[in-house]
Amino acid sequence: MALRLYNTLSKQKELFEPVNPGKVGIYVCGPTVYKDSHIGHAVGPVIFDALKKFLQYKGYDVTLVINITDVDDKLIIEAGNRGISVKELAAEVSAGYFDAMDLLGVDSIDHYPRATDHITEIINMIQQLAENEAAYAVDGDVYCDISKVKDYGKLSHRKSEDQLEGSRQLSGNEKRNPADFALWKKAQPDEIGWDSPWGYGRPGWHIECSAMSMKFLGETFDIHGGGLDLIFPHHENEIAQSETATCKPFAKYWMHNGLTRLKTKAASGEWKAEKMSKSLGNIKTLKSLLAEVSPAVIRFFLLSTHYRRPIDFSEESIIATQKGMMNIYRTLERLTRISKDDVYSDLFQARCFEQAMDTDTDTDKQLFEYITAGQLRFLEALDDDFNTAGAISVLYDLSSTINKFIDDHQLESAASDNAKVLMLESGRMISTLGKILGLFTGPLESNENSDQLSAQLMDIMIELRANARKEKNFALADMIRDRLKAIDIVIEDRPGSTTWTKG
RNA sequence: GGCGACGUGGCCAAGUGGCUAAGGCGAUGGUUUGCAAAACCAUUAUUCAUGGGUUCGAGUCCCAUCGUCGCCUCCA
Repeated sequence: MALRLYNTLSKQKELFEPVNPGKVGIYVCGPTVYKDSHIGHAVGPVIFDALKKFLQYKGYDVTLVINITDVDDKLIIEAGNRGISVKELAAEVSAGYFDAMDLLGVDSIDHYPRATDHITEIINMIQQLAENEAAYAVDGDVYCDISKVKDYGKLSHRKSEDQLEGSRQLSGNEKRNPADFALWKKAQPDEIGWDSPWGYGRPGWHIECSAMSMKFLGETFDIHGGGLDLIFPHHENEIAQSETATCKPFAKYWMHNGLTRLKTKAASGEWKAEKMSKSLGNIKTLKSLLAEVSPAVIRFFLLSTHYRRPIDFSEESIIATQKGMMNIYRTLERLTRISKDDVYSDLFQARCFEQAMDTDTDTDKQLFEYITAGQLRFLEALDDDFNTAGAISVLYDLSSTINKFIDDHQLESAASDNAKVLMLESGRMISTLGKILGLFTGPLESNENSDQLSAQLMDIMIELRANARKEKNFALADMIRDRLKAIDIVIEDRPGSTTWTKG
């Protein structure tokens, strides 16, 4: 099985072959930390964290880097407005970002480099560009001369001369070419800045990504990712300055995720979806969302759409996703309940799974075949341009197949036998596959029964209700159930037992 | 004005040349249940924005039209 990825450079799916066999370097553009992050900022990290896990599953040694841009005009303005330093602002906003990443299960990032920690590398790179005669200084500012850049526009597939009409007039008229971009910006003495060969100033927008990606991943590396909106000018300029500085190819594969849109209902009743962006102000911050919805649901939601498509965010779709995801969790918990074993632990070796087939009845064989075919379908979907949506649909299939198996064999009430082992191993296939994407890694916290006192009280309630049912006092039994439901506790009667969940 | 993406059932969403168009949410009926819940079963797109074309064959390729969104300016 071979992974194919869509490469923005070639506009088609390409066979993935790392620059150095067995090793993969991934760089993803992270946030500019001047305001709280919104849901869109979670898309890249979640996708590339999942991609890294998948590549690791395939045996690659993966290094994943996400940068933090902590100095730029917007930070300076925002910090000024709030009367704090740029450093303080960046520290505050990035702390919130890291918290969110943590909650979302984005745990595979090897480095979160900050631009301000790499001023030396940035200055060195600008000097390299100057030596190659692709950079020029004008009164303390330094620009990249795109006329010296080979193949400028190869990523965004556009010619700069076509762009002028209808676009906003660019300010810096001291530039030789309107499309030249700043590598270094002159700063006022009271602003944040660093000394450089061109005077006191700060880095331009694109240069930090070039400098930092090369530092951690080498001059040529495998995958560069980010949102679609970064293709031009950010990534185009990264390529321009990087390749002109090193005279070597920069990133081999460019992966761009679709943008998150906020779906809202207008007064007229029409649905409307708009890109979520800090400048438009139609933001749902990660912080507020994570307070309302389980982070596991958000991760599942983001991976339920193919990464290149836009995600229309609405409360309805989150709720629908949550319900679907809970169905799978419910199956996994059902297996735990029946088997009294850990369904989230790793799948036994394939041989073990096959041993469960010893009885070799038809339905057992069918389940076994369906589960192993599902594994293949799951992995094939991911191999096809990392189609997480297709892969996740397999988990639903496996879940309902296992439920059907349990019903057919009446495993809920039957004594332990071979079928239960097969059932448990099948469930482990769901969590094993899920884990490749960072999903279904363990029981949902909300399903952990709260404190000990509540658990003991609930035991009493359930016992009282069981007695009432035994005496056919259904009015009392139903009253207990209804009253509990009113405080969000759901009672479910099963063969031989009654369970409760706080919902 | 230039460049690009997208338009699949009530909603979300896979599928990009070939059996009867995945899957989820929702809905309806059924099995089960004391009644529920959960689970399972059945039904829910003769059709993939529209109109042409290529092909033995198209949701899938080409052209046009309409619509939505994005980039060209800070943006994940």
